[in-house]
Amino acid sequence: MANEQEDRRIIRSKKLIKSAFIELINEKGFESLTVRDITKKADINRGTFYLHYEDKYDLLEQLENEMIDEMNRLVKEINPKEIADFRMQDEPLPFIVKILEYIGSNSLMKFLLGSKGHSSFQMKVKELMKTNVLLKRREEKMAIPIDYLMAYISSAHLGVIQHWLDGGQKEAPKDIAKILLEMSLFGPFSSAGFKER
Amino acid sequence: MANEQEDRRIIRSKKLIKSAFIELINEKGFESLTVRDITKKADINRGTFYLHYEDKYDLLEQLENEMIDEMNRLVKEINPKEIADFRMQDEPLPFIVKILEYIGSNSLMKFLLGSKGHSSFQMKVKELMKTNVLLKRREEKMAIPIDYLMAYISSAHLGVIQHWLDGGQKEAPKDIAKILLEMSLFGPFSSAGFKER
DNA sequence: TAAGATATTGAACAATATGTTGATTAATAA
DNA sequence: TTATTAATCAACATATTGTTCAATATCTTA
Repeated sequence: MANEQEDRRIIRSKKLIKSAFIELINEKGFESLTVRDITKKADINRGTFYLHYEDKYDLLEQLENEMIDEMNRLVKEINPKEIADFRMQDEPLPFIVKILEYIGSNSLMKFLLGSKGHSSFQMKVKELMKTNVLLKRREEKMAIPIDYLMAYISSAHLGVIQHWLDGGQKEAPKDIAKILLEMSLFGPFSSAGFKER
Repeated sequence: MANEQEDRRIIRSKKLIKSAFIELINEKGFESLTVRDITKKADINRGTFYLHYEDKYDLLEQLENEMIDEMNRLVKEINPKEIADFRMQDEPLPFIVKILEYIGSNSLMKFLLGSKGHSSFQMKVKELMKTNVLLKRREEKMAIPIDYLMAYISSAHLGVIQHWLDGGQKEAPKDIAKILLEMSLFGPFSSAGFKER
């Protein structure tokens, strides 16, 4: 009976490929990296690579999607109590903390979010942040289009994360989350004068 | 006597190469683009390309630097009166308007800032924005590190620009500048509680 | 545990891009 | 006009890519 479960050899090969890829991307970057490099480092036949991936772009995309999935999973399993604590004041946004911890512990994420990283992946991360930012209310002046507001916030947050990474993660995720929260409270997202479009 | 002025043939070749490159990058993207493609489109010998550029990465970088220089030039020639008008209220930040107009009229810029664009170029643009954002004062709560503040602002602005481009430049540069200004006024950058580091 | 299924290997292949060279031709500058 | 130098053309070695084949190794499951 055909099983969804993959053959152990496949799992092994993919794991070796991914590990080699992650090691190499931090050494050579993505562009100059070849399939030969990867399979040589992984110590497998080059043909095996093409058995599982179309090319290096396909491999990168699969890894990116796995990381996005993992981040979504992390966010979903946040304890409701944590969110309550946050709303009760002074606790950093638990969503941001989880994301920061994950990013900081994942070298591929760090590379892709960096200045030599991957634009389209950065977009995916921004998208993820957009759907998870908590908006607060306020009554205010001009009606800012909600989509521009979200673009503003998510980019700002990603920018702070990049700056944090560039500086070598000197601060704890919690401290960064506090900074983001602080800026949010005085920022436009604390507004309620939104304009739906 | 050796003149700094370049031979007209060199100027012509470089111009043909750049034009071909800009046309092609919007069709095929940067990665799949080859030197052959470029010289074929430019209708010059492939060897001529290597006479002026190391490879396609070198070409891209030179174009990027030229655009950054041009933006700096645009910003520098802003009339002092315009800035005064801005401070007098209700005029959008002239700096932002100039930048947006330039971006909107330059297809290479639009590509590089887009989701399939070039991370490191986006960093350069952020850097440019950092050095030109006008900070306003306020007295407030927590001391936010100035570098994080700048990272926050410049990324937010770039994110708004990207969103504007993604939407097909429906709004005029002036309107986007107004949105940015509005968000700034209620944002963290209207603060003065900075912490130098 | 044995048998059948299937993933991996190694070698070879054509096709393509790269970066360089040398001789020739054409355009430019003074 | 003439000396300089850029552009061209052809050719080259080198490297990567993506594919195929038969042989081998490993896994699944009955």
